[in-house]
Amino acid sequence: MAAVCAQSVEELAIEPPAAARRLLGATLWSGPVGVRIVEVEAYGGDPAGPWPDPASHSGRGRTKRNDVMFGPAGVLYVYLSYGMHTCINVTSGPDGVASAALIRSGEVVAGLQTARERRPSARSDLDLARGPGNLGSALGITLSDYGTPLLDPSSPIRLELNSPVADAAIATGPRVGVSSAADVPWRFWLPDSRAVSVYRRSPRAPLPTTRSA
DNA sequence: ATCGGGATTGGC
DNA sequence: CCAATCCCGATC
Repeated sequence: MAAVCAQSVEELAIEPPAAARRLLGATLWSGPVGVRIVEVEAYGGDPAGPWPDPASHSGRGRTKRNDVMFGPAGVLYVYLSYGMHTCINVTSGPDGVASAALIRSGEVVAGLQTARERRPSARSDLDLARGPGNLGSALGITLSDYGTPLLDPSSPIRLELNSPVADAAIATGPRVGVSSAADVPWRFWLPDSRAVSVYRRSPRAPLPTTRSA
């Protein structure tokens, strides 16, 4: 049993973009609701670490909020966005190094009825877990779920890794809404899914870099 | 103790 | 385009 968990942790104890890609196609479970992950973003850590990332919540060092990002991989990092939305991350990288993947969008593959009850304003089933705030709602996640081990079979919130998706089947682009490092292409999604959210650049971000010589 | 900014969303 | 809403990090 412990060997199975350890093996899964190993799969996510890697650099942020690789870990984020690995999460595509995985299923996130919360009670009866299962969501197939179709859109993710990679986030690194502080300047002293191997993956400095000013856009990351851990980009300026360890705090109470980002503490779990510095721990082992496969743990739930939840934060409150704009005072009302709970957004979900899966921690990545080796223990002691900060990084995580924001789960941006997914398709509800189980527990449709419960998901609909949790997201009464959703106009279609495709919108149930589209966008990080909506995905958090569909799964019924709250701040009290912070630090939940996702690879523990007895956990109320579980991550079920499936076969890795080939890189050729993954689309890449800048992360949504970040005001710094706005051109770093650390957003990954499955282009065949209609549940992927729309890209929006932060109004506070500097103008996009062009590749003109 | 207080101040201000968001890894967003949905409605106008 | 813009308000809603509140936790948390930074600063005094």
